[in-house]
This record gives sequence, structure tokens and C-alpha cells, in this order.
Amino acid sequence: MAEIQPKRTRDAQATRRALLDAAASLFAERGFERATVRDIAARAGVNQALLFRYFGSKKALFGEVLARNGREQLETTAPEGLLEAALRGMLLSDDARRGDRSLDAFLRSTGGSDEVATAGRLLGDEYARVLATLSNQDDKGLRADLVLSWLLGIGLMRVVVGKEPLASADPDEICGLVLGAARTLLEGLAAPVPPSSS
Amino acid sequence: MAEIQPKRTRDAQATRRALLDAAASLFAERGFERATVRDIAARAGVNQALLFRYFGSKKALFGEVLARNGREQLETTAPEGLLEAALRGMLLSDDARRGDRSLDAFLRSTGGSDEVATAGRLLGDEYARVLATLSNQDDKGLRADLVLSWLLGIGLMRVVVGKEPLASADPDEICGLVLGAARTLLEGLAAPVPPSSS
DNA sequence: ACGCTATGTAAGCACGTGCTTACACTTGGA
DNA sequence: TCCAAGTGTAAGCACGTGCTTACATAGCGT
Repeated sequence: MAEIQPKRTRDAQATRRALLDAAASLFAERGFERATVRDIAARAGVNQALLFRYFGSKKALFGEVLARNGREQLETTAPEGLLEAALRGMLLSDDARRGDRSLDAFLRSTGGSDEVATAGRLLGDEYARVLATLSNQDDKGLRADLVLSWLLGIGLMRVVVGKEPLASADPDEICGLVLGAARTLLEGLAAPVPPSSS
Repeated sequence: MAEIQPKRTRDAQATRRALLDAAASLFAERGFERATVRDIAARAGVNQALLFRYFGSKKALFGEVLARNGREQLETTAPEGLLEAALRGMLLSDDARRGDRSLDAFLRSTGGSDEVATAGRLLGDEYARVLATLSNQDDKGLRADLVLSWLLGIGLMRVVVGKEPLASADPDEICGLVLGAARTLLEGLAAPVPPSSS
């Protein structure tokens, strides 16, 4: 009753969003190559031909997913807390994570084609640009890249490879060690939030 | 005469070695998925059916490549110099590099199947075990994993993604920044070798 | 009411992949 | 000399993939 919202059975916008959401989760779980367009369409509850109608190609869809999800984290976090926020987000990614999973998707897709690497580079550029504001050194760009590399390397080892003891380590402990060492490079980084005070 | 070197036209050992060498270079260049068995056999100058006769499957071949090449670096380098040696090796990988390229192969193959991730984990375990000897803290295993993660993250950003300014940065400068920060975690790490004295 | 466009659907094409099979040639021992 | 095992070769199978095409249907403007 009462369909104030048109509740249309045929809604291109809703279909696009469903495809984007399904693609985001599947790319994060399996990476670009192992997530097939059939799986994505199935999870979205949509015919797979529509994926190509609305996005043109699988690669273009991957680019949109990374761009959309990556921007969320960047827009909602202050520079000095970005590293810890992104790190903690990555450390929780095993469980159902509500937030951004574009870094997972990127990490699981490194073998992909050049377009995939390009999409990842764009995402990395945005992160690094923010991190670079935390240093006044001449080589702050390089310093930011090195810190970003660490973030991604930790994600790679922990969530993709499952290397122990890193994979089961306490996020607070990891944050303490990483942020302490990273402050050697970016003097403007915030100290880690103390574990469970209050 | 001289059965010591039979110089055989049909030599299973030589064929095996040719396949291993070709696979090592192609996996390093393209990663596991994008290096096809046809390409590997062609570079080895060998019929591709022999690849399956001698190694059973592409995955098994990947495992042998990673195991063989990884051990070389580990056996020829002292623990306190391992990080710098591996880092410098990775930083040179753009050019023709003589030494080990198993880390490249691993980095370009993260999206692959579980067996591929397992082969990478075995390699990572060996590196981390050596690095862990450089600390006396209780959490030295975690500290070693974090340093190893940084090494791989830098390789990912520099050689796979091509992120600037990291991709074009001077290896000496990178070593200085990384080793300085990493010594916060592993107190036994050697200081970076001074750039080009003598 | 009607027709045109937007949206959804089913089927399949073209291609590359890992892997297998059936066969030919070489080699070395008896 | 001769056969069996070892080694090399050509062809192709079976399958999954991204993507396309030809068609059905809904929904809005007129």
C-alpha cells in the first residue's frame, strides 16, 4: 500500500546502485579477476547484460567502485587520523565491516590489467596527497608514499595472505607499533588512541 | 668418451631447469594468472606438454619457483642485512636484475588461488623467521611481520603500481628512511650502507 | 489509447585457458 | 640387433570468461 516512492519495478538508478554494491563486495572478497560478471549480476539480482549497458565493461565498473568507496574514507577523516583510521578499518576487515573495503579490493587485484593498476594508483594518489600534509620535509611526498606502502603491505599480509602472527594480532598492538615508527617519517601523525579507556 | 657431460640432445634435467627459469622470469613480470603455460613453455623453448609432465600443474610449478628463488636470498645474506638487501633488490627490479625476483612474482600474484597464497605464505614465513632474530621483545614475531609487510608494500607500490614519487625515488634515500623507522621495531637491524663512498 | 523509448531477459558467440591424449623419435642396456 | 623406457611433439578437449545480440515488456508523454 501507499507507494509514495514510485517503487518502480524498472528503475535504472536502483539497478546501477545494486550493481555497484554487489561489485564492491565481490571485488573486496575475491579481487578483480576472480569476481566474475555473472557473480556480480547474480548478487545484485540483475541480468548481467545490464552491467555492460550501465558500465560498459568490467574494468570500468571496477574503476567506479574504487573511486566511490575510496572517497568516503578520505572525506570523513582528518589527515592526522587517516592512517590510524584506514589501518583499523583494514584490521577489522575479516568480520562484516560496514565501512570502506576498497583497499581490500585493490589488494586482491594487483595481478590485473593495466587499467586496474591505474584505478589503484588514482586511489593511492588521493591517500598520499592527504598524508603528505603531515610533514614539512622536502621529501614529504616520498615519506607519504612509504607510509601508504606500509598500510597496504600490512593489509596484504594480514587479510590476503593470512600471515601469522600478524593475522591474529591485536589491532591496538599493531597500531601502537606502526604509528610509533611511522611518526619517524610523518611528524604530524596523531598518537594512537589509547586502547579502551573511558 | 666423456660421459661426464653427455651433451644430450634430449635431457630431462636441462628441460626442467629451462622451464623453471622461464617460469621464474614470467611470473615475476606478469604474476601467476597472466603468465600462461604457453608463454612459459615458449620462453623455455620447450613443448608445453612437458611442463605438465615434469611439474604436474601450473600451481605446482609456481610453488617450486618461489621455493627455489626465495631460498637463495635467505641463504646468502646475514639476518641484520636481510631487510636492506631485499629492499635494494626490489628497488632495482625495473632493470635487468640478476638476483632473486621471487618477491616480484609473489606481489603480482596476490589475486590467485589459495595454493598461490599458500606458496607466498611459506616464503614470507622464512623471511619473517630470520627477521625475528633481530629483536628480543616478546612480540618479535609481530614486529618482524610488520617489517616484512613494509618491504612488500613498498614493492607493491613501486614496481607493481608505479606510484610516484616512490617509483622514481633514489634507492639510497628510501633505504635511509625505511631502515631508520624500522629500527624502531627491530633494534638489531644494521644501519644503511652510506651512499656511494669510495 | 497508443506508440516510442527505456529497461529487462535469454541465449549464445568468440576466445583464451589449463590440461590431456595419442603418437613419434631417441637412447641405452641385454 | 632389438625392445622398452625415456623424451619430445602436435592437436585438441572441456571449460569459464567477458561481452553481444535479438527480442520481450513496462511506462511515460502525447
